[in-house]
Amino acid sequence: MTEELHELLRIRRDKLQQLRDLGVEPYPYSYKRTHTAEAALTQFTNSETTGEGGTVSSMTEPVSVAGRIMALRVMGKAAFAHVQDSSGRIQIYVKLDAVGEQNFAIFKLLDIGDIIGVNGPVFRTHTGEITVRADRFELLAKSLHPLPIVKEKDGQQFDAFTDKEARYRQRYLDLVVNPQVKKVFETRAKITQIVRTFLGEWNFLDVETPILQPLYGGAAAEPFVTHHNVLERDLYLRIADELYLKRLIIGGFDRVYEIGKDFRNEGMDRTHNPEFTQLELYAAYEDYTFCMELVEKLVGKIAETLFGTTNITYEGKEYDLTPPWPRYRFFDKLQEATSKDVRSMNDAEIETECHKAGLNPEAGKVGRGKLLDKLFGAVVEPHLTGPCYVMDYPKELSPLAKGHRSDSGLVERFEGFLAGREFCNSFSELNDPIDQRARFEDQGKLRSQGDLEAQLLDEDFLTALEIGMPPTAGLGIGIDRLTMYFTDQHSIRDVILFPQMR
RNA sequence: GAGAAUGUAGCUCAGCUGGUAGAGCAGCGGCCUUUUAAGCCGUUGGUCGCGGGUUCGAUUCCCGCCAUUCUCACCA
Repeated sequence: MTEELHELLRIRRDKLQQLRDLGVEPYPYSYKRTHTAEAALTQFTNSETTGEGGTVSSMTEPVSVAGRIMALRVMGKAAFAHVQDSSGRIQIYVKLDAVGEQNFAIFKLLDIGDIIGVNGPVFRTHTGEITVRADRFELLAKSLHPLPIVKEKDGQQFDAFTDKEARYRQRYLDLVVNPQVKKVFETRAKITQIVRTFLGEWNFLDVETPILQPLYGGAAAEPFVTHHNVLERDLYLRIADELYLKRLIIGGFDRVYEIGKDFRNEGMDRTHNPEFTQLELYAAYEDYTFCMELVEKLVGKIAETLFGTTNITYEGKEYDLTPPWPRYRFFDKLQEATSKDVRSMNDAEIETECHKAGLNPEAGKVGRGKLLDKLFGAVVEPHLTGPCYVMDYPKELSPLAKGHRSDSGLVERFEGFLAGREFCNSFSELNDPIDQRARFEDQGKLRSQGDLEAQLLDEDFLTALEIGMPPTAGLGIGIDRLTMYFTDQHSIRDVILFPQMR
């Protein structure tokens, strides 16, 4: 410590020393808890009986609770505090004649933010709050930083910790101080749990594929590049799992899924973080209609498990997730929105439509597929509010999707939309190796025209396809976006514990 | 990438038309053995994002930079 410490920090370090001088070890090894805050509260409530002489508790056994001091009210010879653990908060009451003079002096050296264990019987105070009366308490970790204090009365918050930058950068403080934030991440964990259970029941195998890849593929995006020193070559952080999961289908696993991070070297905004979590799954002997059924059932299941209903509220609007969801065709929707037969237009005409929609696609730089996609994004997507599917996309957009069985210009692909935003993507997977090679070659042409997101030719993947892949349905779901819906969060940063910051 | 807004104490914020800063909470000291936004009395704490400029004098006006937030664009 060469620098002078800030006053508030200095005071805490002084207290730390004083505690040590009093023989208190501020960082002991463990603490035996008997109850969480929540368990102590409910057990006490359940033990209360109303009889002669008013309400009586039959809970006489002392409890041990532990957590962080979040509020502290010290009086001359007694003190109240609120202790917070992962289940919630419980009040504790420390009084001089119960703990003794020495211990009370020690208690006075404690601060908001310190972690303590408290042992004693539970009772109700005059004001009615269920409280642990401390026979003993133990410092479990001294906190050396002041905590942003959030006080609350009648649901109104005071001195909230609201600075978004500070909350994201110091998520640990955010979590300590803002209980709603913790809830979001608990819900997120429940969602992935439900997904795994659901997919397990559907006989999907949970697998892991490489994040460090010698060649990236499976999506249209720019990658992050890194370098392996010993191999002396560049590696890429995956932008998708697709090509590896398909190799597993070829290998003979009939149904596989992976929930993992993808990385895309692109812009960030409220729906994009450079690293994000995707669920990808592949099912042999199925086509994209299988995935449509799967998605609506899975999403409905999540809603039911979380809320007991398939109606959810997102950003003030209600959505009914009950399956089945309406299915719209890509070009039907475009025609509806523009009142024109977009499909029979040439590239220049589509570009004109884009300009009308306020878009400026770079002429010649992007192919027909991208033009259509941009136009769709501008004129159709915002209106796709309720849960629905858009299906049968133009071939140019989807180099890994199988051609449509009854319309050669299209592929069997769908995207799922909710609240005007895409959250999943699926197709009947292309398993004709010769067609796949041709598609990669088309991508190569786009790439040489300057489309950095066009996909690379993966020779080994083509070899795998040549070995033979059964007809297969594939699906990707953005777990972050899904979580946004179910936690009613407006920004992806609010569903990622440590979002990317500049 | 563009636009708008913001950056003052640990947290949340005031600071009008320029005179080197305030509040509440937290902290510190005192009183207080059922408080709960505890209370009462006292009190500490700030290179006012950074760098220039104008001015006798800048937190305040001007320019630049940095960062953040929001919106738009980009992004399957």
